[in-house]
Amino acid sequence: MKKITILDIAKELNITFSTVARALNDHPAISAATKQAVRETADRLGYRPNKVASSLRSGKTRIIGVLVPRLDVSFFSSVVHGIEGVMNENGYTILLYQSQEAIKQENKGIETFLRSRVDGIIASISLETETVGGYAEIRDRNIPLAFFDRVPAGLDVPSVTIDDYHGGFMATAHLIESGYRRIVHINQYRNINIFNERLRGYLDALKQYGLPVDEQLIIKGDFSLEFGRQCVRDLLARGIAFDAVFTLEDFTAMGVVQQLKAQGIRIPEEVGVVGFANEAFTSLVSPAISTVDQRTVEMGEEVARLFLKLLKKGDYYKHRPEKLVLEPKLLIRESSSRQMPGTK
Amino acid sequence: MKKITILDIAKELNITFSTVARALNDHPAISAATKQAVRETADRLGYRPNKVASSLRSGKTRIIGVLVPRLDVSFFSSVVHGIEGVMNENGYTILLYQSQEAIKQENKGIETFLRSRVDGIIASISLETETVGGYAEIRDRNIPLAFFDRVPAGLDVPSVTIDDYHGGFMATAHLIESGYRRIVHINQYRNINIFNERLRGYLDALKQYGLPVDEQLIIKGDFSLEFGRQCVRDLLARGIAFDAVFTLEDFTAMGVVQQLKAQGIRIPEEVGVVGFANEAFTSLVSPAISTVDQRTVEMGEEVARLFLKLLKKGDYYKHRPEKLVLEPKLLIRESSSRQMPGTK
DNA sequence: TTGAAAGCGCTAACAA
DNA sequence: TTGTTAGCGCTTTCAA
Repeated sequence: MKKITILDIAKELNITFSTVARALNDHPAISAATKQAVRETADRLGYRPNKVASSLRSGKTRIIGVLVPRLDVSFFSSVVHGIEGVMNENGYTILLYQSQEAIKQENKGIETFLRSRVDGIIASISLETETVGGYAEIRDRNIPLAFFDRVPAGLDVPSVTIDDYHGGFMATAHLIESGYRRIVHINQYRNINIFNERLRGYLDALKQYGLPVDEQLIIKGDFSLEFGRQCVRDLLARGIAFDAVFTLEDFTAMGVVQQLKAQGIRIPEEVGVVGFANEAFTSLVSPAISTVDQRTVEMGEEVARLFLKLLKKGDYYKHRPEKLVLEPKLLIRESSSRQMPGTK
Repeated sequence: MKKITILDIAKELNITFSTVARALNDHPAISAATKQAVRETADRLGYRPNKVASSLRSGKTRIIGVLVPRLDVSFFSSVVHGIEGVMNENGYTILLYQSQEAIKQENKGIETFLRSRVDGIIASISLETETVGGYAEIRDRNIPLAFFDRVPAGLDVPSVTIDDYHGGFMATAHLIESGYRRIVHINQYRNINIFNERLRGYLDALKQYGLPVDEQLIIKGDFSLEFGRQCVRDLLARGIAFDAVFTLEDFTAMGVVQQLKAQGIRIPEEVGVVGFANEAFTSLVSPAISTVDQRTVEMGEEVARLFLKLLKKGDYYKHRPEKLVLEPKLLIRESSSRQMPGTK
């Protein structure tokens, strides 16, 4: 099948290719008759506009680079689902890149996007990324850039996040109000902003309710189901008293639940558990695990919308960047639902 | 920041832009000294090759279109994770499109890929797609095309699938060997090949073990947790005896488990349950649900590898298409683990 | 080893 | 309302 260009259509109709181009782009100065003829011929010949050529000429690709740590984590795939949905409706296509949580790979992604002349970039940084790194160059080239969830420190750009501080606060306050007093918090050893915020919410809730901060109850590691189990084993082995656990994400909470059950400790009567992320399994296991919903699909849709607004302005970096903070939702389930001691 | 092209580099060095182009592409006829000088100047000026221009000229974009139903389904996001990983290692980038399970949107995706001049397309068809539809045109244009999991009938193209028939067979045979005799199978009302295959496996297992096929035990609907619950309610209400349920996917199995528990029916003692897909929650709930693993990431990696082989050949449609069938893995968990009646 | 020149398929300014 | 023309930034053939 020969490749059909506007020139082929022009020849068929004995007009010039620029008339064809205008007809196809619905230019107002072209007669209805010509447009009609051009469209029919284009269809008949099986013409497909060449986006590569038009991008080269116009300087616009209508492609957005989306850079995420990894797509097999449901949080990220949900957000990308949201981004693609909204971008698609607005005529943009997504070029996808996974950093695999590695800064080197992340920079390769940025490089690829730059070479591909994407019209903009939406990203969530890798766990390894502590400095601004390759992102500074995107801004220097005046290419629209927005982040979701994991935002680099020291780069004043638009972003959509959830209020991790408030999420941590709500989870902790809920446990306190349910009568739990010695609340373990399992967090992460890296210096990641969103995780620090959850910790800060935890600390502030303790403070606000007049509970002491016990450093023994704050554990930092790497999150995983197994780490959750290990934390419980350690706490029990070391004889540290606790009556609740708030974890920075759900798999760790699941591990906590499993280990508590294995040791015959009743949830939520003896120990309450709250996770973070609202992974699908949290509502299906028993006891169902209380958690904090991060509104993933909305986050994707919002960052896409914010981005479309950005694209309309010319000088993306002249205005003060819009930073949208979504309110997380505390989902109270069985794992933390006990009657207040002394109440009915 | 001015846009730097090979012409700017050429001017700096008083050579022609074609020499610069060759140096950057590591052309053998260029002296080491020139290459060195060109690379340094390119770095100093902040040069980024323009992939749009080189694609237009060379006719190759090194972009692969990936078309999936929806990315918020973990099966698809895992496969895409696998595809992106392998393609990335081989210098390809992924252009992503979601059909949202709708044929109209699917055709829009194909159209977009064609216009974007992708070097190839990897797809999994929407539930609505019953004919070959827009995919025929891709083949007509001699653009490499491969499918995974959901393959259109009547199009002889490369694909990677799992052996759904065998998955259905193994699941059913396992239930029979565990002593279950009246095995319900919940399937789907649409005419989708992979689902039909699971049903066929179920039927053949019954046959092979000399069990009768009871039409009352074969239910067709739309899959969801709620549908699983409803099926159990209906069966019990109608007084249809059964002692096991094999569902076409895991959420339905979860619904079955929930409803059985709600009605006080013990799993696996009274009723055994096996799902399909190995969703994350199946290993975490209690009882843990037996299921069939579809090897999602591998599927993505394999379809990418198969695709890379395709890209190396010139005439993709001259050879007999390679169809890789992965062996599913039956994961036996608590929901179907009962002692054989009469054994110890 | 390097240079000259054509052209990929389109957009858009300028002319008619 | 349509035609003419230049050029986006590269790759690649032919020539020197």
